[in-house]
This record gives sequence, C-alpha cells and structure tokens, in this order.
Amino acid sequence: MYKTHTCGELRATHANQQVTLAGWVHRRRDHGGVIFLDLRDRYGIVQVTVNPDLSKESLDAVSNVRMEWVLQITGMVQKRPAGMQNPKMQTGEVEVIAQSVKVLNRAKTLPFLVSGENDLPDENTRLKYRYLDLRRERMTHNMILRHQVVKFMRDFLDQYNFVEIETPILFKATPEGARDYLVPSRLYPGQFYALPQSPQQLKQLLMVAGMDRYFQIARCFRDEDLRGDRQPEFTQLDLEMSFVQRDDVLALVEQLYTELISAITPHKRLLSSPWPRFSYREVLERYGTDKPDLRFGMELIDVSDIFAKSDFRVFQSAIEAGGVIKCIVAPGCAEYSRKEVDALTESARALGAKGLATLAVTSEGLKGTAAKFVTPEEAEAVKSKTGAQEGDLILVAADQRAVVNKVLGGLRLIFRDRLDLADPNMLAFGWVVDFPMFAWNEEEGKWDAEHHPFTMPQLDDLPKFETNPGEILSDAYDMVCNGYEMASGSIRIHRSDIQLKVFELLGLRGDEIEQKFGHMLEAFDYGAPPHGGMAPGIDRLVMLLADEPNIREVIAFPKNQTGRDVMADAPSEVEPKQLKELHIQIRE
RNA sequence: GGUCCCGUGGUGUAGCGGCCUAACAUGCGGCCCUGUCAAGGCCGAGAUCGCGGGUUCGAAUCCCGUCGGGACCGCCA
Repeated sequence: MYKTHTCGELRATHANQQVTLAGWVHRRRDHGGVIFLDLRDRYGIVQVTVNPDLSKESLDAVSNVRMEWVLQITGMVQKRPAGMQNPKMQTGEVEVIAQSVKVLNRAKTLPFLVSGENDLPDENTRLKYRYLDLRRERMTHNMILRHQVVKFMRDFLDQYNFVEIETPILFKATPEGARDYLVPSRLYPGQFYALPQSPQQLKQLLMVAGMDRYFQIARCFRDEDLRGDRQPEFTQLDLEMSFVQRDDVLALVEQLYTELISAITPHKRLLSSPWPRFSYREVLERYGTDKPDLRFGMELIDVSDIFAKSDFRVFQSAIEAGGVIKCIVAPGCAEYSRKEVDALTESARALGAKGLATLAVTSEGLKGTAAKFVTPEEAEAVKSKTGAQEGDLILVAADQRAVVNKVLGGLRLIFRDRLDLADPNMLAFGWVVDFPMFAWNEEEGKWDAEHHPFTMPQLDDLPKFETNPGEILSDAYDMVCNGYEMASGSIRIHRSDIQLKVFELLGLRGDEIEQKFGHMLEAFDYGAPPHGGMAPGIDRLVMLLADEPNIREVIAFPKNQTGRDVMADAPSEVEPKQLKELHIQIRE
C-alpha cells in the first residue's frame, strides 16, 4: 500500500502518529524556509509542513513540486501550534510534519484549477478534461451522493424482497416511442439489435416468470435531442411488482423516497407528506403542465365566465372558437415597464400564444394593455376571483385550452425564477394520476399511446374502445418534483385480449403485432399475473438533491448538448474493415 | 427543424468605432521570504479578440455569412 491513512481523516486524535499519505498537491505555499503543501485525496485535504531540515532528496522534490503533482509523504501528525488552527478545514487542528517526500508523478500545467470553486471554465473544457473536473470537491461530492442514493435504493428494495436482475442491453427495436439506437449484427447481415429505451418488456416478462418483485439500476437509451435534464443514455430505477394495484406501487415508492431523503439529504424538506395527488386533467388546469412545480402558488385561474361577453375582440373570438380565457397573478409586478411587458409577451409568443393581455392593479384602477376594454364590473369580478391585490400584475391569455395552459404554465416558471418564488431546499413531490390512455395524432391521423401500449386502461372505460377512445383513462401515474417529471409508471396489461385491443386501436396490423410483440402476447397466455411498476429517474433525483442545474453535473462522463463525448471525441468514424464486417456501407 | 443568447492570452473576465502597441485576476517561468492556509513581495513570458467576408480614413467593437457552444420549442411510446 502506498498509504496508511487518507488525507481527509486526520484529526487531533492522530497526533504523534507516523502516517504515510498519498495524494495530489492541492496548493503549495513556499515561504522560503518552511513550505506548506495541501495534500488532497477523495476524502479531504490536509496541510503538510515541510521544514528546511529534511533530507536533500526530499527538499529537492518539494522545491519542484507544482499543483496536482502526485506525492507520497511520510510524516508525523501534530496538533497545530496555538492560534494556527484552520477552522475552515476538517483537518484544520492538525498538520503533518514531513519526514520524506516522494514524487509519484508529475502533472503538466492544468487547463483549469481544481482548487477553488469559482471561475469555472466553459463546460466543454470541463468535459474535455472530465477526469480533472471530477477532482473538484463539488463533482466528487456529486459522484458520492449518487452512489449513496443508489446504495440506499438497493438496500431498501432488498429489505422488501425485491430481486435485482440484469436485462440485456442488446435487444429488439421497438416501433413506437423514442428513436432507437441500433446496433448492426455481424452474424445476420441487414439485421439490427436495438439498445433498450427501458427494460419495459423484459421486466414484464420477469413478472410472468414469477419473480414477483424485480428491480434494476437500468441504463436506458433514447436517440432524441438533448436538454439540461435529458441525456441520450440515462439511468432509472426500474422496478416491477406482481399482484399489486396502483396505490401499492405509489405507497412503496413514496416511502422509499421519503426515507431516502431524510437519510441522505436531511437538509432538504418535503413540502408535504403524504404527497399530494392530482388527476392529469386537474394538474393541467391548475398549473398548465403535467409536471408542475408545487413549491409556489400562482395557479392558473379560469376567467372565461367573467369575460364571456367582453368587448375585447381577442377575448370574444377565443370564446367563440371554443377556447378559454385564463390568467395568472404576478405579485408586485404592476409597475413593470413597457419593455418588461413586451419581453413577457415575447416569451408568451415563444410558447405559442398569439399575444398576452395584462392588467396591472393600481391605486387608480386597472392599467395595462387590456384595461380599456374591461368594464368596472369585470374588473371587480377579476380581482375577487383571482385575489389580486394592489401592486399585482394579472397576465391574461385567451386561446384554445391547450395553448392557454402551456403559455401560462411557462410564464409561471419565468416568474418563479425572476421573483425567487421557489425555495431551493424544498422538495415538492406529488403524484399525477388518471392519464388519458390515448392521444389523437393529428398529423398521422391515428391514435398514439399516451404512456406506452402496455399500460392498463381503467376497467370502467373498456366499453369506450368502441365509442370514444379519447376518453379512456389509464392506470398510469407520474411522480413529479419541483417542475420535473421524476418517474412514470403504470399498472400493465396482463391479458392478451386487452393487449390485442390496444395494439389494434393504435393501428398496428395483425402481422405487425405478431412480428413485433408476438412474444409478449404469447407470454400473457401462459399465466401472466396482474402486475405494475414504475421507473424513477436517478439522474434527475441526484440533480435535485445536489442542487445542480442540469443532469450533466451528476453524470461522470456525460454527452454535451449536441450529443458528443468531447473527451473521447465520440461518435467517430471507424475503420473500413469494421464496416465491412457489419455489412454497412456509408452513403455520402 | 425552429427561436434566443454566447465565443477576447492556459483559465475566468473587462474593453463594445480611434485613447488597444488590448486591461485585470488567476495560472505559468524566475527571484526574495521559516507559520501560511485563495500566503505575500518583485520581475517576466503569454491573445493579430472563433473563422471568412463587408461597411469605414480607422473594427475586438457595426453588418452579413459560417463554425463551435448554451437555454428553450419541436421531439422525448
């Protein structure tokens, strides 16, 4: 072994012990005679004091040392002299008086500083030198936090009889849903494996196999564009249970998360426990999105009835076209300048609105772009229904229901950030249930599965397959937190007749069903138990727990937004020989 | 595919039509210094301002294009 102790563990209790440490030079302070080296490893930093009476060999080594060189140091732990302690350091009561210093490896001048958390370089530079970026305390902390989260999940689920089972990474292309990553087959020219978008089918088949309770820390792959909260490969806690109903799954996951957070990030507070539940319809009406940030109010308020007979053309025509008029109240924003209101209108347009009406509540009555069209009665009605006070700004959108919800839901988040309405240490978990089973695809003129085609329709709605598929609700559910979709799951179909009905409604032909899902239908016919499950995203959870603004900060080696690994420079071209073996020809 | 924003020594910023022969901090090289902990002091090297074109007497600065990056929309069963 190169070391007897870690840099981070030394305390006053180690005083007068001889220790050998190995680590990186975090900082170096050369006073001409005495030299201080802050030696760092994953566990922490300790001050090493090099006095001028060392062997020449060691002194020569120290005189050349630069930041991030790798050293092995043997020395005596000593309590620091009175007044010399550093309360900012965990090891600040002691220092190691060097007896020998050996350079294990040198380091070139770094592209950026590992020490110091400010002045971070451009993210691509960090990603290119990710192995250096990960040396930073914050990143090391994020990686360890992630480990703790996953470890907690494993231990918890083990306690409740779950079995961790690995499923294949090389699997079969699924026709619907996200774009697949394809892997060409060498042995079967023209044929492809696909990387799993999730282990959905496999975990259901494990239920058919009688595993009863399964989980996996599962890597999933989707070839879609990236976002701050979306990577092409991501990790989810994939879990599935037999003989359960919706509330059994929700209760288990809620308990897991509640215990996990109090164990691992006790400084985080849950907004409410038990978590609130909303129907899909309700959450859209109140927050304008199916993944609401519940940490603050500013809910969407329907004022269609108040303005049903308004003289304002915009309101009139929205109602006539079957739309709605809704608003949100921005507290204390009545004094917004023309420029600020214009910027908000621009944001509303970007979200799909044709425009945005504003009503500022002032001591002299309503002002703003829509004020002159509002009668005194309407003004009173709006103030009373919204509870808007003097000094508030009411933002009104009139359009089709879906557009209005989206626009106001988006503006709500803009105000959250601008007015600091959401407490970063609050975790506002909630459940969204009763999703519609199908959504009409306007472009292709067919029904799409809102969740996925294996989701169980609510049994009361089964007759609607023939009459009104759009109204069928499913037994699907989402976990949301602070404006993110944290998990989604469902009770699954376990009967082949219902599964077939769903495939047919989705417009799949008989031969297609057989070719793509024959194995599922056949399995259901061999005694599939009722089952359901859920797949919470691990990247997003750790991101929230670590107070990071995007999931790249909690993934060791993420892709940048353009989908590249800038460290290894992937994707990259391959040798012609490889392509030939895979029966692939590149078209220019 | 779309909208918006960004691109100046190794790194982070300033400069936003002439004071720029590009400033500051940090890092880097050298010298001094025995108690600092973002050590300090002195000296020095290092950028033709992403790239190409245009406007102008004059461009890091204005315009167009392009490349790279970020945020968001589409997309993400």
